[in-house]
Amino acid sequence: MANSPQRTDPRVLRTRQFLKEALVELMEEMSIEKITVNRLAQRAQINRVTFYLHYRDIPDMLEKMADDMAEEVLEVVRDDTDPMEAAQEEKWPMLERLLVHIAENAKFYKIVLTSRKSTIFTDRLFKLMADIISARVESRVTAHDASEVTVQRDIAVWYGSAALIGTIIAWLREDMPYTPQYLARQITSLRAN
Amino acid sequence: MANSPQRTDPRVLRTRQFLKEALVELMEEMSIEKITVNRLAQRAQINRVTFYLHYRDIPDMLEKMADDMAEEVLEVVRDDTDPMEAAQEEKWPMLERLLVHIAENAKFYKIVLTSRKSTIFTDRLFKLMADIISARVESRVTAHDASEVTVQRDIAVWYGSAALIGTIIAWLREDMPYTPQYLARQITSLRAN
DNA sequence: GGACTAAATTTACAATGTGTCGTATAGTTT
DNA sequence: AAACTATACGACACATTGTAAATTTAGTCC
Repeated sequence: MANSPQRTDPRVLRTRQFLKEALVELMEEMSIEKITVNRLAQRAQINRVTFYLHYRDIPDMLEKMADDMAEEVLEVVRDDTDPMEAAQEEKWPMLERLLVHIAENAKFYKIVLTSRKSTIFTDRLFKLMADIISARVESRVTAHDASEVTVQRDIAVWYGSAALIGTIIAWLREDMPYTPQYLARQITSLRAN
Repeated sequence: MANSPQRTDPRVLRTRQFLKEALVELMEEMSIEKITVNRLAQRAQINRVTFYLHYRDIPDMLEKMADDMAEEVLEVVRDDTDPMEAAQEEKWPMLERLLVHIAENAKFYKIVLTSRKSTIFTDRLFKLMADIISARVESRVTAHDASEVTVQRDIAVWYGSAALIGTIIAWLREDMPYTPQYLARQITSLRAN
């Protein structure tokens, strides 16, 4: 959970742990705008004032939790093999490690990644696109004339990372109907272009 | 802007229009959790109590605005040509129409789609993935052995729609460095698998 | 174990926000 | 012009926020 080396006092760790657990609990029960410092402190069994000793406000706390998450993911994902070699295997083991890690902590990831805040607009668009793409995939006749347009690097990166994260989120929303291994293989073959 | 047929009173329309404009303005200036009914009414030049005559609270208002947006997008995107034929053209004109529409209303879409709420976690993951994919794309040696794994339909839909929306959001965040037409071509060639 | 230090609690307070009353005023419809 | 209805206004009880003491509790260090 990534503590600065100076932060050794068990009271601090305990309090923050309580707060984090309480926040995740509340995020499961209600949308984030309904979560108040009052409720949070009450659920965490700590005094309301104590909260302010650790975080400026709830958005600040969310940010720090996201930092911790990113640190952990980076640890899991950190590749020992260098990218040149990795690219040549079709397996992409990193992806599988990532999905396994998320599956192991599915409760946490599902809550924080699918929490309804103001992803409203994005969500709506996502649903629209899903319908449309679904219809398109349906009627695909493999019209491959391979015009081979050169693809802008940054566009490919936008496309690939959005696809990856969106797929993971959708997978979590559906309570992981596939194994991480299977999903990793599927994604790999989708992004084979 | 989607008014129920019964809603003809110009006062109602005016008030709602003021509220919507004020909300978008405030979303541009501050993160959503800082927007209060007080501030909103003040900015919209209406009485605070009047707000409650139209919406239950701010999340409710956001939801209704998202409904309106979805309706508009659907209008723009609605395809006259049937999907069977459309799939055979490599153009996918719908995508270009969508991007043009978004570009025309870029101010609105940029604000509502990139507003920092609690997309914190998703955003962090997005950045991580972008780095990783970037590195991978960098060192790609076109290791195509075309193992041709069958792809689950729903996974492909998740993947495709997330990629599309994420790309659009990233494009907006960067203030649209490419024309809608160019981006549409790029995306089409990316999702050519 | 005892002294020192840091964290947490407790109580209090002003400021702001929420949601809901009547009632008055203005604009709309027929 | 009369009937209708949305909006404005003032007021209310209540919750939340952020901060500031003073005090208690718990952990650290020797």
